[in-house]
Amino acid sequence: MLRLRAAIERKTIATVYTLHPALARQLPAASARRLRQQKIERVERRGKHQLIHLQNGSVLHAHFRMNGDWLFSTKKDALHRFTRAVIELTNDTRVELTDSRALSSLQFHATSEGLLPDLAMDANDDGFDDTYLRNALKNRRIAIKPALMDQKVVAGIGNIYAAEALWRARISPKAIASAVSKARLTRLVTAIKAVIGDENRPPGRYTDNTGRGRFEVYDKEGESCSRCGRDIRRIIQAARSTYYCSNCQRS
DNA sequence: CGTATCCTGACC
DNA sequence: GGTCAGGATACG
Repeated sequence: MLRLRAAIERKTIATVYTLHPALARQLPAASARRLRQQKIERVERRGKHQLIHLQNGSVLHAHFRMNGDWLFSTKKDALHRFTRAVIELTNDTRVELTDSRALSSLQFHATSEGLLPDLAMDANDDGFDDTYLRNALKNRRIAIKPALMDQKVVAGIGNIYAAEALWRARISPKAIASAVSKARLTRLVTAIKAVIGDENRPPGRYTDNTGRGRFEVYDKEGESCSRCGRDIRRIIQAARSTYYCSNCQRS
């Protein structure tokens, strides 16, 4: 995101094109053409959404879903195997949207009106604190983990970060959201900010240099909790895997 | 609330 | 050759 901003803000788009039918459906050639010669005024992040604002008021809206990422290259480089869409600037910069599963979205909007769904405050926002979270959860009689993933409660937290933050805060993913104590929510907010702040990590998104996952609980079913040594469990919540330590994460 | 859909690499 | 994972959306 910051890299994207540095690479493209105040630059001019030469061309945008897609390389996969799923992306072509989102951004038809006729829409992509409307981006040509547009100057990029600013890149905005809202939760997991990225909005590339053009000089004429139109917007290129990107969302990575699970596997998407930007890859920065130059026009002479070969395209990456999983490149699904390409943004080329009038300088030598090329930005590739890579996504092995092609579930990312990239859409053109003629104006910035009503292109985003209802989103709560960003987890990154300074205003995101225990008071905010307590209020956002007060009527949510569902488990805390799916509640945290609800972008109308707080924006920017997905399956992995929700599990990791709950582990750090020692809160059971099954705890009823509205019933979690203020003290625990204070811990949770700190944990969320820490987990999200870890984001400046190189190599892969889900693996470190050794190819191992670098999470405490995510995708670690059967492994030992680094805090207490007990086995990490996997359950399904809202049709998503939840990983947690049933010993040190309590309701 | 629950479940299906999209898409494909990775793994069995 | 089959199954699974995942965010957002849509629907029962």
